[in-house]
Amino acid sequence: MVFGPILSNIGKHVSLEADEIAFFTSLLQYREISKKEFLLKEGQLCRTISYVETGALRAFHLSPDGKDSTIMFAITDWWITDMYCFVMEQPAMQNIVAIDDSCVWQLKKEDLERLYVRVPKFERFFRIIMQHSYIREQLRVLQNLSLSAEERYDIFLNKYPQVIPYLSQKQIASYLGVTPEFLSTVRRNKAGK
Amino acid sequence: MVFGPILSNIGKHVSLEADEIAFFTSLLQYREISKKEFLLKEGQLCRTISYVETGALRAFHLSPDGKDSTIMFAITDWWITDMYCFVMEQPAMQNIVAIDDSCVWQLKKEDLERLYVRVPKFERFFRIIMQHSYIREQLRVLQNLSLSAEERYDIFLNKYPQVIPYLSQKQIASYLGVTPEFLSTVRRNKAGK
DNA sequence: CGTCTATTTGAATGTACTCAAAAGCGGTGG
DNA sequence: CCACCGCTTTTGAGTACATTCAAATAGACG
Repeated sequence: MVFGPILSNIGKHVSLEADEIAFFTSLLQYREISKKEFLLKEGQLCRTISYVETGALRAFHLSPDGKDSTIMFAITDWWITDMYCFVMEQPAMQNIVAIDDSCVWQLKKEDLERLYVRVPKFERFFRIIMQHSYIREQLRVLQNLSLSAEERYDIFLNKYPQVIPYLSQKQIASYLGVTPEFLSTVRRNKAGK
Repeated sequence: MVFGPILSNIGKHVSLEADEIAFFTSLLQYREISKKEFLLKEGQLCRTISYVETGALRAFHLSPDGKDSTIMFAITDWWITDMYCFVMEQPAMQNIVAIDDSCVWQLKKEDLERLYVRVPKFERFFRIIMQHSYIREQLRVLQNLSLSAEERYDIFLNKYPQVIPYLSQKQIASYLGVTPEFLSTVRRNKAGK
């Protein structure tokens, strides 16, 4: 059943009736993205939210001086969008790129709004998803404020082991907020322990 | 009308009927907190979410080595809780303290769950609140990754001007993730510009 | 195989921290 | 009302963490 993974993701938090499933799935658009292809580029409008069925994506921001900062990674069974742009209907601050061949289900903003009205369980579902996202980001802020690069690196490895296989050290460095060169010396120092 | 401020806060995102208002307000508990008093201490369970009617609060974390990191400030018309602890029912990682005499309306977790069931509009309301909180934290992560302390300081001053009157530089430093001494030299350098 | 990018290494630099001391400021009690 | 106490802020010297730049090495991919 093609909708299996996304429905089971939603089933973690709400139970849908057959007609609700039918309506929901009728709104979904399937999309395949090959490695290095962009789902969103800075400056565009971000009209969709995506559920990652397989593969891996990276959301990042480029500073005017060219510095690359990774906002999040999303692998199988995660949701991803530029939430600011999606909600506020402003030009995107983020780029979203596939870091491996990926398959996603996309939901357009206007369809999501219709879905909220017709199936209020989705308000609950996304309330819970947003709550978890908020908690996750708040924890990351706290770690960025209070921990050293080495500690953040250790935590990242332990917290997201499924993501590591997709990532270069450069990308991990960009997530941690350090240069690739410095992450390299952090690893060298750790190895000597 | 005592419930005016909190109802108008909710009215920004959903419209309530008279009976819904009656049920909602019956769940609220009023609480006055004097300056320096704690609403939550690390290690406790965080059973409530609070709407700040007047005053100002600060949520912070203390590292084992004593380092103070400010997670958020909340002033009039903001909501605050240790969301991780509130949702996961784990011991709090945060302290929440009044930085001015404050009045809050508190909602217990079990009452909020009842409210979600009886008045699903509150799922929508908190979905929107959580969405905004997520966006805010994600932006803060990005700024911590990509900007210098001076840039973060400027942005903070511009973004939360209403909060500044309540804050010492030490508290601002703790929010920015720098030492008070360093914030002082940042300010000195800016003054010379 | 060759090219392109990632990773490592090292030297020089810069940003932010620690520690210590002085100055400023606010609140409290005599 | 003023003096004192405690806390915040400033300042400076020395240090540590992280960056920049450059070059060498290693890996990935067509």
